Amino acid sequence: MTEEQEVFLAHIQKKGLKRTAQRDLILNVFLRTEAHLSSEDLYHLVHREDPSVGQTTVYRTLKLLAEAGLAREVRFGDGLTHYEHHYKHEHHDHMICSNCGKIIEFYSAELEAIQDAMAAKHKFEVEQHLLRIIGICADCRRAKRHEDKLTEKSQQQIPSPSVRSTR
Amino acid sequence: MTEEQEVFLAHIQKKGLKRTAQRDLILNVFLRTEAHLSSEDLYHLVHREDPSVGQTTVYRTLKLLAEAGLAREVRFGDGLTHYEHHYKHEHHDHMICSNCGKIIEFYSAELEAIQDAMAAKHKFEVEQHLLRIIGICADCRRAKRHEDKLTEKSQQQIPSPSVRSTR
DNA sequence: CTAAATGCAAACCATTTGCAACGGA
DNA sequence: TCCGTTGCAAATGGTTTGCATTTAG
Repeated sequence: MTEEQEVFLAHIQKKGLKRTAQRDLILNVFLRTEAHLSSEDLYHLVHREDPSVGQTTVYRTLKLLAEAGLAREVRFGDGLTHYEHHYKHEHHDHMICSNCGKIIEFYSAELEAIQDAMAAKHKFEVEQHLLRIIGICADCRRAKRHEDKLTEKSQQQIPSPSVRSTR
Repeated sequence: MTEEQEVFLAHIQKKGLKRTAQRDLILNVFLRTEAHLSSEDLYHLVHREDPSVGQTTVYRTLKLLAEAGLAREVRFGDGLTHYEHHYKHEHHDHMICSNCGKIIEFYSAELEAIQDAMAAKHKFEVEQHLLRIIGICADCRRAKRHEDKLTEKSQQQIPSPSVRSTR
């Protein structure tokens, strides 16, 4: 039994809820991934291991994991809700590649300090903050430079797996 | 004719589009407000002045305004698309009061500099960034302090006009 | 035995799209 | 006239909810 599973159980018991096979499976699949999965992505992964688990249960369990402090809901602005590991993970921000959808986590203490200072200046009590830098990652920049050398005209748009233009 | 109207006309003509009464009205209503209106909010304002204008037209025109550089789409994570004035407005970030929905704009050059430095460190080419600080604004903190003094138990949740818990 | 959990289908809801009628240039 | 525009209604798509059935404690 991992530490996360214990946290989940404790939360479940404290709230008078029940432990079920579906919840165990969903938690395990979630723990197994390090990506910023959307609810739907996770549903597909879970569904692959047990097709009898419904979409609804995955959505509901993800909310439960967030409540238990194991997962954190992240909205990247693509219309989907993503979840990332939260238990014993320090706060961090994200850079999102608009070309390939890759997500880079980073942290800067100065950044945090300045944010807090700005909030204090406005007598604003911070509950949470979210910083998102959108652009082109190193790999895609390299690829693009290379591509530019080969052809000057043909410009292909690689569809990103997770970040969509609209919803 | 304001500067913004000229920019809009220029954009329309450059793209071979047409000037219509609806588009003029929507632009004017938009310019008249300084808030971070959601598409729906703006639709209601427009609809009040001319009930014959359809929802679709408002949505489409807002996108047009964004294209023309007059408006900027902002996603606050409440599931709605908001638009703010963009023409000759410098970049800024937002603090959002989770209690009353108020939005405070702020700017910090150091914040920008550190973000750029972090991006450079990861060889990441910045296209845009978004910083959102969520918490309790000065007014609501004051109100809450006052309320706490009066009653220790009754805690009312003032529904915020724009920021919703779920979508 | 009882309340919680599940999963299906239907509901939601902001936004988008198809399409026939309309209207600038 | 020609092509963009409009507005209705229907579609979209992620997420939520109602409800009858199942299941953990």
